[in-house]
Amino acid sequence: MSIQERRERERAEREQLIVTAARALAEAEGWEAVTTRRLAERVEYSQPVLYSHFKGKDAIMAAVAVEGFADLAADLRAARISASDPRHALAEVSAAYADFAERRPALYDAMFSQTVNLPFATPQAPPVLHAAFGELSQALRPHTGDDELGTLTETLWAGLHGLVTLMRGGRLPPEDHERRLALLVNRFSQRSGDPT
Amino acid sequence: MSIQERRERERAEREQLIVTAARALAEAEGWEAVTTRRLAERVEYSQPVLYSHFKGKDAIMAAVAVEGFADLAADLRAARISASDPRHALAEVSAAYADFAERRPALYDAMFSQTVNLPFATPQAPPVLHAAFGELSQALRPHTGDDELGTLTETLWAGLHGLVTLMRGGRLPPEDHERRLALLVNRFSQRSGDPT
DNA sequence: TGCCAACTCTAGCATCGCTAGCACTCCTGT
DNA sequence: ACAGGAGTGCTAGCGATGCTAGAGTTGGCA
Repeated sequence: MSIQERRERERAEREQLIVTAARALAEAEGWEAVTTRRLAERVEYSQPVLYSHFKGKDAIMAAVAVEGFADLAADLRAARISASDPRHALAEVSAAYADFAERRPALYDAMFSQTVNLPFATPQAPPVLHAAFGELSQALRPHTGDDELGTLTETLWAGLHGLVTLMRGGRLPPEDHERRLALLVNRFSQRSGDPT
Repeated sequence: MSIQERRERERAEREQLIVTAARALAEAEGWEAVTTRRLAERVEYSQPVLYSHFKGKDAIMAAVAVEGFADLAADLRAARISASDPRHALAEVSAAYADFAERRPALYDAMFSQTVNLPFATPQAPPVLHAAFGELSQALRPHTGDDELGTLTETLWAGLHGLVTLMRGGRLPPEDHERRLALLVNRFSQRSGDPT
C-alpha cells in the first residue's frame, strides 16, 4: 500500500516537473523551441516518458495553460483588490490583463493562441478559468446590469484579447497602446449617471 | 526582348498559380494540411520550384494573406455602401467583418494568426491593408471626432478580432455571438447627442 | 533466492521545411 | 544548320519534428 502511494507521489512530482520545465523553456525561448527532445533532456528522462504522462505535446501545453490561467486570475484579483474605488477597478484590471499578456507572452500563447483542447465556456472548464473570467466580471459589475453582465464581460475580454494579440503580432503600433486601452475601458464604463 | 517578356509573364502566372493553390488547399483543409510537398503536387511542379518564387512557406502564406486583405476590404466596403444610413454602417461593417472571419477561417488565419512577416502599421504596408482599415474608419467617422478616429478604429478592430478569434478557438459560446457583436457596436456608437 | 511485473530506454518511423547538385531544355551566335 | 552555354527544373537527401514499438533492466513479492 505505502509503496504504491510513494510511486504515485513520485509520478505526480515528475509530471509537475515536466510542466514546469515546459513552461520555463517556453518563456525563455518561445514555444517553437519546446521540442519533445529538448524537454525530455531538461527533465533528464527519455522522450517516451513524456508520453506516459501526457497524450502528446498539446496536452503538455494545455497543462501549462491551466497554470497560466491561475496566474492571470491572481494578477487580476490583486489589481481589483488594490483599486481604491470599485469604479476604478475596471481600468486597473484591464491594465493588469494587458500587462500579463506582455510580460508572459509564451504563457499567454498557450492559453489562447494555440489550439489546446481545453473545455472553455462550459461547466467542465477548469475552475481557475472561471476565476479569471470572474475577476473581469467583478470589475465590470458597477458599470452594468446583471442581465447583460456575462455578455459584457465576454465582449470586454475579447477587446482586451484583440488589443494584446494584434499588438504582439505587429498589427498595431505599440506606442498608442495606452490610449487604446484607455479608450476601450472608457467605452465599457458606465457614464449615464455621473461624469465625476 | 519579346521572349524575355514571355518568360517573365509565365513566371508571374506560375507564381499566382502557387498562391491560388495554397489558398484553396488551406481553405479546404486548413493550413496544417498545406505542406510544401502537397502544394508542389497541386501545382504539378517539384518542391524546389516553390522556393524559386518564395523565400519559404511563410512567404507563400503572406501572399495569400494579402489576397485576403483585398477580399476583406471589398466585403467591408460593400457592407458600408449598402447601408441605408451612414450611422447604421457601423453595425453592417462590423457584421461583415465577423462574417468574413467565419466564412474564411483559413484566410483569416493567414492574415492575423500566423506570424507572417508583413509590415502593418507603417506606410510600407500593402495598400489593400490600408483599404480594409479605412473601411472601418469610415464606418466609425459619424460616431467620433477626427482626433481620436485612428485610435478608435484600432480599438474597434481589436474588439472584432478578439470576438472572432476567441469564438473560433472555443473560448466563447457561439450562441451569444450576435449579442456580443451588438454590444460591441453599441459601445462604439455615438450616443451623446440624440437617442433616436 | 528466484520470478514476474512494471517501468524506462534505445532505436526507428513517417513527415516536415528546405537545399545541393546533376541533367535537361532551349535560346544564341557563328 | 549547328555547336555552345546559360538558365531552369528535377531527383535525392539533410537535419529536425512528434510519436511509438520492442528490448532490456530494475525492483518488489512469494
